[in-house]
Amino acid sequence: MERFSSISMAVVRRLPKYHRYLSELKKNDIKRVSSQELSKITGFTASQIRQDLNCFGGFGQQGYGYNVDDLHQQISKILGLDRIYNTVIVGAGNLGQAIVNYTFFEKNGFVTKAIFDVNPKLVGLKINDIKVHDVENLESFVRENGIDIGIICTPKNQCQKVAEALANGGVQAIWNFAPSDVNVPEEIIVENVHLSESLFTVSYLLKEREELLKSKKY
Amino acid sequence: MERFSSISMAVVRRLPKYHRYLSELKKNDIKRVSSQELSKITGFTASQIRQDLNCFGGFGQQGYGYNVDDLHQQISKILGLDRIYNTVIVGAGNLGQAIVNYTFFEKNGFVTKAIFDVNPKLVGLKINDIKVHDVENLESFVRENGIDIGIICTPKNQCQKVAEALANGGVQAIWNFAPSDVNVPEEIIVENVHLSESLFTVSYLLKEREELLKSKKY
DNA sequence: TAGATTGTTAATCGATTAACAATC
DNA sequence: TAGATTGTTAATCGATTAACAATC
Repeated sequence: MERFSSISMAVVRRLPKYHRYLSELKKNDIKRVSSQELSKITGFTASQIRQDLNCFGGFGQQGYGYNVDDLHQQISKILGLDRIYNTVIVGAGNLGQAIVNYTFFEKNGFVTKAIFDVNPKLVGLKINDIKVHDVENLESFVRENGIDIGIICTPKNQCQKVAEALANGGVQAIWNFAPSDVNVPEEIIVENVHLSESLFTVSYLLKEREELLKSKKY
Repeated sequence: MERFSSISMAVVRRLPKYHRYLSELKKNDIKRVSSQELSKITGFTASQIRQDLNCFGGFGQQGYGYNVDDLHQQISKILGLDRIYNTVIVGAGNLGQAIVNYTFFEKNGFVTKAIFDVNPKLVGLKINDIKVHDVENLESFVRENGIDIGIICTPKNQCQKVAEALANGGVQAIWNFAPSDVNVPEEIIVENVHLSESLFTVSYLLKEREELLKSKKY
């Protein structure tokens, strides 16, 4: 997807981290925080934190720092967590179920409206009180229920077909866990979670580390 | 974790993608590929691809391009996929089960040696032929079985304790799915998969897109 | 007020892209 | 050989860090 905003993805991907750490601070009843303190917690530099936040406005106060509650709320709003998103999960396997059962998403406004699967044995069942539908009806369901986000938890060989159904039904975004890229119109946001890429990175770092240790021996 | 290698993480994180696309090409019986063709497939620039590959050696041939089989094997080796890693999964919930059942990892050398859980009802069961142990025994199991990678699929409130047991047992890397950071000695590789950060990024982009469309109306 | 800390500009650093000579 | 495409250097671009005036 093409983006028109001036905010770089590097900044955008740090926002959820700020949000998470501010939630922690809130939970611990901490009322104010400086960029320096945030730096210690997050591992980002204080300078970067101030730069990032200033992309969206001057949330701080000279000599004081940031009000935790206020900043948390501002970032929630920036992230679009102040509204409801309708989602469907496609693929009722372990991964799909893991997401259905993860209440944190629902608490933050992501409502699962239905689950879809090809397996006729699963169709009609309920998982965490959400009905499993036949994937045949995916496109029409998406269209008729104003689904915003389609979550793909199918095997690789199904994901393109599913993505097309989601796109035709009118989703605005696809969250894809299948280990493959999906091809959809440019205006649809696609976020891939490629677990194997993450694991292979671990593998690379392990090997690198081992070679380093080996070379140190001599 | 601190790194000593000169290869930047930006490059490292592209390697699994190259690996995946080359697997596809191999599967389609394609024997040679140029950086330009790879560019079309991957979306990276041809220049970047050549730069990336040259961090590790001159795998190509002027006037010809790259031999797909050869390059695939080279990258496998660079990623450390030419050896076996012993892993344990901690947390036998849906996510843990999803990973156990995902044969792709096993095929690439990541062998699940055991699953751990706190729930006494699960202890002793087998999931995909792998025994579920009591999390009490995690540290000693890791030590006695030469576990390389610990995979954390527990809720947030358990993950630090689990990470410490893994670290004390002697794992070299932790793959963490809990929505929280873990604190372990610097020499241990930690790779986080924070799903909510990924979803919140989607949410941000949705909101951005909506605001853009709104502003275009006027 | 004095001290602290932001918001913001300028400097630096690193990553990506462009260009092209080398060479298959 | 001529054409194609790499490997590699140099140029550009973007992101991070440093510095400090503004100001609470």
